[in-house]
Amino acid sequence: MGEHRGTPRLIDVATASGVSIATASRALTGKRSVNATLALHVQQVATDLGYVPNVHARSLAGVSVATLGLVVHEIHDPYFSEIASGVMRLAGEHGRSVQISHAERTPESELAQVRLMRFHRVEALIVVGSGYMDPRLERPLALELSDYENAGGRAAVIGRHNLPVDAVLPDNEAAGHALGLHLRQLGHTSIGFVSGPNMLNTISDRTAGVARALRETGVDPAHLGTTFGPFTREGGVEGARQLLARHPETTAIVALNDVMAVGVLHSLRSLGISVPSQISVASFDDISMAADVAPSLTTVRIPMADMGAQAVKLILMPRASRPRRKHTGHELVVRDSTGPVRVGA
Amino acid sequence: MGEHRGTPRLIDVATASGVSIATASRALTGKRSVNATLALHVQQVATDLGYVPNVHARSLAGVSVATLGLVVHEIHDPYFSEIASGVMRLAGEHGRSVQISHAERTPESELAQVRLMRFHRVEALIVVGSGYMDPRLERPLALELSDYENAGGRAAVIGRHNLPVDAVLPDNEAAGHALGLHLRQLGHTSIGFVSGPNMLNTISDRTAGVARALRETGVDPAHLGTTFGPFTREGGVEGARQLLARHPETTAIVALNDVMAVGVLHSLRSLGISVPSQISVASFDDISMAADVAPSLTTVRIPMADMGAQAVKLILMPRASRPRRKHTGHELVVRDSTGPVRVGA
DNA sequence: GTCATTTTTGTAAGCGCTTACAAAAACTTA
DNA sequence: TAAGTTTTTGTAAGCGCTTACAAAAATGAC
Repeated sequence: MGEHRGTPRLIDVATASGVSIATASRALTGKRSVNATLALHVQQVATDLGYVPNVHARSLAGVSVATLGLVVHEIHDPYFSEIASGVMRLAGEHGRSVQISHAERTPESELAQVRLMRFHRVEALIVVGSGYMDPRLERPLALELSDYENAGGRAAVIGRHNLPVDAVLPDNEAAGHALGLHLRQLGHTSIGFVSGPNMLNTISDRTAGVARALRETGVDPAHLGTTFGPFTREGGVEGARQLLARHPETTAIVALNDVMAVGVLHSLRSLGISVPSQISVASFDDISMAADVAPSLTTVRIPMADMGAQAVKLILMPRASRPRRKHTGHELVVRDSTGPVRVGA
Repeated sequence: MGEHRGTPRLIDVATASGVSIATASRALTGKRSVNATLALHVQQVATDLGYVPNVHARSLAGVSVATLGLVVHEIHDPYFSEIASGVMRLAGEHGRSVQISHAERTPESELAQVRLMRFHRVEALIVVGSGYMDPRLERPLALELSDYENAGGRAAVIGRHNLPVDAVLPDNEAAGHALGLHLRQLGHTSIGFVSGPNMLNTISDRTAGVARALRETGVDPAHLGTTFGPFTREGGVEGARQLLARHPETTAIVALNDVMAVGVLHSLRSLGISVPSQISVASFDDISMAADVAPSLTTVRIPMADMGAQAVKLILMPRASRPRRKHTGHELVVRDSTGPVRVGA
């Protein structure tokens, strides 16, 4: 009959219920101006027909679609999936759906994903992941995000400063400081770093915090060992191996995030080194498995899910005259992977 | 000048480059029928103007938007995030973006999410997560998915049978069987289950597999202890506690997934019970942290990322005359959490 | 019962884009 | 050079929906 091509359209609902398309539209979008019983009837017909409104048509016609874009580096990484979880929870509470995309940890792909989100006309956009030390790498994204906001979008970033939009910032430097002090209190002086990609802000901030703590407690951080690798478990495995090869005197290892620390623990185990009696290991994030690895990880908790939720709050507010910065707290969580420096070391 | 409201439209690009809107459209979508230099010029102008095509308009005009919908129960759960990771990888390779949504582990919310995806006119849809034992709970989703496919969409499910669409099915029964045999080979007879929600197919399949192995090896699974709780770490913690209170003779615990097993390990540790010398623990999935908890988990590997990729392959193919079923393999991974039954037990 | 108000409904104009079809321009060929 | 081809460009008709505006119906006041 009024069929067209599978999916029924609004006009089909209208015809079937004997009203005009305008009335049908109003009945289905809950406009009060429609006679109550008629509205009910139309809704019934729509259900019977299996009518599903077309968002694209709606959005074209001027109704903003409630979709948030979320660009993460790797959804499988607990850091990102915990943030994503927080984003989705709050987005859901506000009736928004979330479109997620992978950025594969490269500035180019990150930019491409943001473009894609703009292309999809998402209502607002959250970009998660460390910024880059080199301003040249930040430039294109900064431009893209400004463009986006100038065109009426809302954007926020999580975990990166220097971008001209609202930001939720983990307290990386302070977290590093807390971790550094903890290790110093345990008497460590030969501290090595198993670090992620050199050019990331997250890395430099966390490292700077630890270094400050060391300097404050009389240790010169200048010639401590550091290895750089990918921000993954394997990066941690390899990093620990290299670090110990070059600095066998190490009594404590700071991994730049928990995922790497898990790799470090694995490496030490396979080298027959016991933690923490021979070497202490500490890291950042407090991902949910941090308490369950062996030994359980001493780490600085960064409230990931919260950060996601905060970011959603920010983008749901109108743009401020200047970018907002929300700093999150941090909390040193001491578990079993750190202990006093071994006697005689 | 030709400005309208922030975002430049195609017509603005056309005007600015002195061509008709049709030519501009063709130039930007790479239609060969446009003079090469002209096309370049238009593209240049588009870039200068910061033109971003509007997907909604495009899609309305008949170009299908390359978006896949993915409905998972909880993105933060490694089982789902590994699947999601596989989906996104393959989707990316095929130029698709992925829209993910949470379903909070209830049939109602699952249905609502699928509706939302239809509403968004996603090109294809993947629903992940165990089905329900009670057919009445499956009914609405089955209808919704059929409707969707009849309306021209493509749908697939991961990890649930009985739905009238393509499916990627982990070998849950066989996996359970392998695990059961393993425990029997180690001599266990007092085996307890720390199980997830009772009404899930995943649960019953896995349990059935274990039970079959026990029967085959002369153990009657009828009066073994079982506790039911949520599919989370906390569910595992609580489950182990209850199980041991009721069945102190237990020498091996089968957790219905790794996440719960992690909770079980935690419980045992806090009860001062050593694994595996006093009690063995085994589970399913082989999430990436399974190797890193203490002790490392004996588990049956289900290739999650692969399953995600498989599902994408399926929905990118045209619908078959009857729903396809892809069975994935499984692999028993023996690690440190299982050992021979203790002497004298 | 009449006229002014208010409520309900319908008509039609877009939203920004693609594309069928027609027209124009650029080549070929004889 | 004219006629026939081929390539390039433009015009205009939707895609499915919302909503301003106008018309019609219902209500109320007198």
